[in-house]
Amino acid sequence: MGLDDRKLAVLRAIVEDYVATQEPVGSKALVERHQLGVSPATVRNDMAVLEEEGYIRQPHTSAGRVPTDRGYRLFVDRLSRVKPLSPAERRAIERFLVGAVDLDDVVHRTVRLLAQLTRQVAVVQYPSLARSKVRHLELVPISTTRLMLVMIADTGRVEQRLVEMPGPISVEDVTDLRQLVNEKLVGTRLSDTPPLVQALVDESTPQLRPAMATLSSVLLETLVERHEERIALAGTANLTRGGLLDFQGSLRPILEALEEQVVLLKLIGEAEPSTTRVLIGDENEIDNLRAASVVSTGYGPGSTIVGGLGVLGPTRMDYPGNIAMVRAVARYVGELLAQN
Amino acid sequence: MGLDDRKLAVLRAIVEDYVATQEPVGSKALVERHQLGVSPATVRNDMAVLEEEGYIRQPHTSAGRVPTDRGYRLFVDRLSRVKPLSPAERRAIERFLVGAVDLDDVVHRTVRLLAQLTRQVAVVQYPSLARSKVRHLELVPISTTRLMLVMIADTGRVEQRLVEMPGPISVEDVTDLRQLVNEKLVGTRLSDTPPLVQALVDESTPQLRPAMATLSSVLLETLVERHEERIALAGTANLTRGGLLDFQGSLRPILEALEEQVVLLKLIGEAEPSTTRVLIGDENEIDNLRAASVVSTGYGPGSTIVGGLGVLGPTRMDYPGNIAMVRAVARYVGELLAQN
DNA sequence: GACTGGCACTCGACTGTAGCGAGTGCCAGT
DNA sequence: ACTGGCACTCGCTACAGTCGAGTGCCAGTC
Repeated sequence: MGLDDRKLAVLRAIVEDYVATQEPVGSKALVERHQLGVSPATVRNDMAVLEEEGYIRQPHTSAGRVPTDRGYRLFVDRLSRVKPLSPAERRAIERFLVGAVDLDDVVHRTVRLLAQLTRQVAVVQYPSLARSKVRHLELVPISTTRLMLVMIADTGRVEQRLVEMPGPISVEDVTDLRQLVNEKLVGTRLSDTPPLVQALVDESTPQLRPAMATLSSVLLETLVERHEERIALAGTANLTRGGLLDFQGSLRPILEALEEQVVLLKLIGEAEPSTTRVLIGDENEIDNLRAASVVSTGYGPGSTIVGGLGVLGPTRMDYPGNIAMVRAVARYVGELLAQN
Repeated sequence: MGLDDRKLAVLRAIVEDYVATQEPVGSKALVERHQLGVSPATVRNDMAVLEEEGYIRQPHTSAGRVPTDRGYRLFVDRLSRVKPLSPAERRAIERFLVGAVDLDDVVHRTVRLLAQLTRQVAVVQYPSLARSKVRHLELVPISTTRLMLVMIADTGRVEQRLVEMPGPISVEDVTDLRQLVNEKLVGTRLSDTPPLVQALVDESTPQLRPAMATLSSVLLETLVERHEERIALAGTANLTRGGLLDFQGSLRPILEALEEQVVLLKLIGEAEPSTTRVLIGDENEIDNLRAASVVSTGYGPGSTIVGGLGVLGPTRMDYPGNIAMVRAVARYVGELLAQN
């Protein structure tokens, strides 16, 4: 179990070289490219230990070594410093995000920016409704029995939903409904609304009750329970970099996983405050993504978190770089949101 | 230039076999699997002619024949009947689209349905704003100097946009603005609004004019000119079927093209009434998609067209089947929209 | 004149062999 | 504890040989 400093240095060198060249790295090449101060033979001994401990492995008997998921994990946890951004990257981020007019705009720009900076697949979750507060609810009559319910959240998100009324409803009743729901719900966190919505129904006048009942059920069902979470994706073309070496030749499972909102949410939606989460290969719970790594973090105005964002790529990725990018972008987006 | 009936039959057989097996088809196999009533030698002669005319080609000297883009074109134009849907497919379509609560919902279900039925990449354009009429405009105060403009179109589309006002604006003024824009714009086709919007500014009272000016510029800029078009995509994982044989081994250009809204719009947005458009390989104007074919059509309530939808796949695709699916789905979606 | 059977030919795919070389593990020596 | 040396492994490449699907052409037949 003893991994002395040099063995760690060897592991670090292996990871760095392999990430850079995409080829198994041998003992000789290692001593040439890094100043380890020892001979190849010594490195070989160290490698044998590292392999025994499960940090690296040999694709074939007569090949160099390649880091295992466990090796990457150790590298990320103990052997790497977060790489500071270059001024050019910093500028790119600012330039990209300035001039966004809209939440949609912010999210789209962010996801493309991330994809471009990291050259990986980027994923950005829209501010979670559960973590937003209601800013305004609007009811717009579409026909005598149909309303369009529009909810505006303090995070800038706007959700709409068609509501089919049990019977014809007058313009005055709509006005009353609008006023009622706004009075009770504006300013509340969406995750806290269910009891309030229930109360709304109970407190309505008999005349309004049926309408309020359907309205509230729609509110609960769609805005709180269901597809409340939205996600933007970019950079899938980056999966094809590195030929077919990454992902053992088949993009299929990855592309499939990326089409499932639920999966993506699991990946980046469970953000904890001020942590950058790194999932490496097997650590991933989604079978289709066992060959991929994910770097994600939460973002939001100030120190609160309203959503997650991150990148996905081959386990053989530049972790320090990507971690730095993800964090930096998250921070900028947070500032942008705080300005609202 | 003379292509008699048998030569056409041979071409048809080649296309069908190649699409089914993904392998160059030879003369012997052809006569075995289709009742052509002639010997392989005769078929060979016909093939030589077809090759001379550019409808088929040989990957290598000692291989069978493969259709060229031109060959597929002839096949689609003259040699294939649109394949009627199976009852199972018909049922699948109905089942899938029933229960959609929302325009968003309809579009998402549709695009997934198409991807699943055709096993290709599916693309659905949201109802084009330019072809929609304004049903309602809503202005919601966000702060003293900010409004949220929400536009609801008769196609069910809802667009929102933050409007930064030149100065503080009172609730009464907002009410006035709302009433004014609704009076003038509701019921008009969005492509016709620019002059009306201009008129709105001219006719405003001095008090409202500055507010109306910014409001109208936002209206024009974002709703009419800019990102007005939205698109949904599904089934990218289907690109990986057929190994790496399709798309000569690199999905890169395809995936890149699919990330460009503009490109997708070009592909399926230019729908003409009641036509199904088939673009085969080279006919495509987008370089990245020279190896792909696109089947698309317009959809909309009744006989009007509000948007396009279609599928994209390798030139070696089941054209009759895909054409049938695309048409059928478009028709169902049209009916669904008409019910609104 | 259109079709057919036969035949020589081409050329990609596959197989087996051999040599190379990067890389290893081990061991004796410092 | 480290190093140099050495035998060994094994994937990769090149090359030769064989096989067979498929072709083009031609002389013969209906």
